[in-house]
Amino acid sequence: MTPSIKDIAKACAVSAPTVSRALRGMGGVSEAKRREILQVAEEMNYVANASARSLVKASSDLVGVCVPTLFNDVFASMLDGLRQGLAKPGISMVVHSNDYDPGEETKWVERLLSWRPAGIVLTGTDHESRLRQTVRNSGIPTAEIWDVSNDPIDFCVGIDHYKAGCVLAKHAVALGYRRPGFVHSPIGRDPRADKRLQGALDTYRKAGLGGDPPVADTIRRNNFSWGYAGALQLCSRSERPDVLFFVNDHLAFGGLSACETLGIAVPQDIGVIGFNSMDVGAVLSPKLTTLRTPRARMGRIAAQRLAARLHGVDVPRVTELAPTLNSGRTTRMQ
Amino acid sequence: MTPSIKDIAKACAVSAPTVSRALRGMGGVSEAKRREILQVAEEMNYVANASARSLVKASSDLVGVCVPTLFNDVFASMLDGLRQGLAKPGISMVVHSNDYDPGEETKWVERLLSWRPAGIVLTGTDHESRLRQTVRNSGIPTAEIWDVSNDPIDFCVGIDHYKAGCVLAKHAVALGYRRPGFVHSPIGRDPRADKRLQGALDTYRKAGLGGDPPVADTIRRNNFSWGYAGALQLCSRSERPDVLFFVNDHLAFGGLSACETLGIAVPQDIGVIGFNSMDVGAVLSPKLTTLRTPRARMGRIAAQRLAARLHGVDVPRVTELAPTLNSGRTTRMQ
DNA sequence: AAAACTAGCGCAAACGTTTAAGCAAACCCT
DNA sequence: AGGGTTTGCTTAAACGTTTGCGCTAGTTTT
Repeated sequence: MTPSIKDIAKACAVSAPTVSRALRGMGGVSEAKRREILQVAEEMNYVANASARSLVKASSDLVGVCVPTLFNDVFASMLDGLRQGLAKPGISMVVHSNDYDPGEETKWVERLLSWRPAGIVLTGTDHESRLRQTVRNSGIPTAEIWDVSNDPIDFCVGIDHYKAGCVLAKHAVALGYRRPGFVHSPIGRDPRADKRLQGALDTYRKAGLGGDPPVADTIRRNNFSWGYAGALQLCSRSERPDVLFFVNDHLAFGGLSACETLGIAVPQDIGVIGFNSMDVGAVLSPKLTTLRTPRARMGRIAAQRLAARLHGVDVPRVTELAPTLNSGRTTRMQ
Repeated sequence: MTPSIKDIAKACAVSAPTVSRALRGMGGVSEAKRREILQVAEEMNYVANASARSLVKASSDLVGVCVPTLFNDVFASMLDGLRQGLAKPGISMVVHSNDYDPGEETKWVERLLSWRPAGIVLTGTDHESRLRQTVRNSGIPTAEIWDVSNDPIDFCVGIDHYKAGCVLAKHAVALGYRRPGFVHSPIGRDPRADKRLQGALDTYRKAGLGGDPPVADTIRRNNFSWGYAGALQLCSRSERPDVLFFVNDHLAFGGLSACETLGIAVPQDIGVIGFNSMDVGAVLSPKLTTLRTPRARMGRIAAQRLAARLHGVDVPRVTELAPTLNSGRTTRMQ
């Protein structure tokens, strides 16, 4: 049987609360007793029961984290940043991936709440309204990362995806690209991607260019194959785009392959633009034009803010980080 | 105040145990009462307290999972497979990445045990002996995935990495490659990678070839840049290898870039071999020679076995899955 | 009509921990 | 020597569930 605090108490001829205080390093225990208790606990392989502690504290040292997918370095970076920030306070992460399904997110959070977590981390700022209500009512510190909004549930740390789309499109316009095409995830699936698309479309529209740009919104996974297929689809149109925007870098590299196969010269005949600068861009030629996002920082900042909130300290509701434009060899020079 | 079972009991003029039984769908409650109780619970936004339940059950519906890193599709696949398998039983995952540090793994598991998890999932079969003891004594169902051993803590699901190294090396030998070079992670860091290396080295030695092959074991991350650097290092030696083995596909693609930069022809002047067939290989040319591993299946099988163990059903202690050789364009034809 | 059973519920105890309150002995200050 | 404070501990209660047992009223069986 796994020993409890009472077993130690019996062995040391003290009461249970004394053992509890000794183990937690609180005052009210003599040095002699404390050493004895710690040693006996060690010998008995005592492991504290977190459920019992959580029950009386009405809160656990768990933090729930929900990401859309694990097949993406963006979210891996965030989780890693969170881990670093939460390790010191001794907090464990309960993680879930919802495959971009808001309903699944809601269901999971409702299950999560039964653990009375110390904090919650959600991806993005778009959730079912029921979720927003539930989480807000719970009063649990909640971080929304990767996106920003002016009305976060609690606080958010991310980039402005609409602006990001604008930045990339403005760059393309400045380089003389007139007929954009978009290789995109299914509209409605990834709200952040949709905002970036909207930013790019608006930018082209305001410039009086592009007409009604083609959007290949059938991309179901962020990999090379789908990027390849999406590029093929757009390039086979009667009026071929002169610049392709990909929803992320993996797809963009797939697109580059497609252009090579089709014999379309990059960047002369067509420009290729990615998003979310990944390591692959550092070596694979040609160097990709893309937007670098500070995703590891987001995780760390979120963790740090969360830790502050746990201690009752207020944190800024909105933290917007700035991405940086990497102008590469897949778009024309000025 | 978050409502408890007693609040519902009061509102429905019944006792707490009756509410408990009603909510869990057990017998001993009339249909009328049950409906009333469920409705009141809904209205009160009742969320069951998992800690309280775990306390009396002496076990939680949490499963702890430890992987070396999240920056690797291999482990992302496994986590996804696990999630699929554990969703039905309503089990949540507490995940941790230990950055290939066994000591960190041990410490984390010891913290995890305080939650009395329903199961534990560890990566590989190499752990600190203290960890093996602790976990075994706990009696908690434990899966070791990604590697196999004939003495698992509880049960394991994976591939034989030594054999995998042999398979790749035999292939290279058969194709006439005589001077292997290895771009490898630091020896001792990734036990699975080390086993593969050993398999390849032994194969070459048994064939009476290769002498004392060079090993660039300075790779700290599985990305393109490091593969590039490792290939450069090996190719600058006085006696250049005629085939490079990379510890995984990301590195191999970096290596391909390096060869291109150096003007070394692949596969004529040098062969390039990866591991762990990733999607990138499907489109990026040239098609990489690599070993495809069934990592998503591992996660699903592990989850399924774990679920069986939770119901007290015995499962095979060792489940060895078979990888498949993908002979591509980065090695010579027969 | 008595006996046996069943459905539907309540009561009490237990799970392992923390916290508040209390209390005796030892210590300090005048 | 008297009061007050501190140290080191104990006892009792609480956190929200689940579980075993017991009880009553109604239903079925003989």
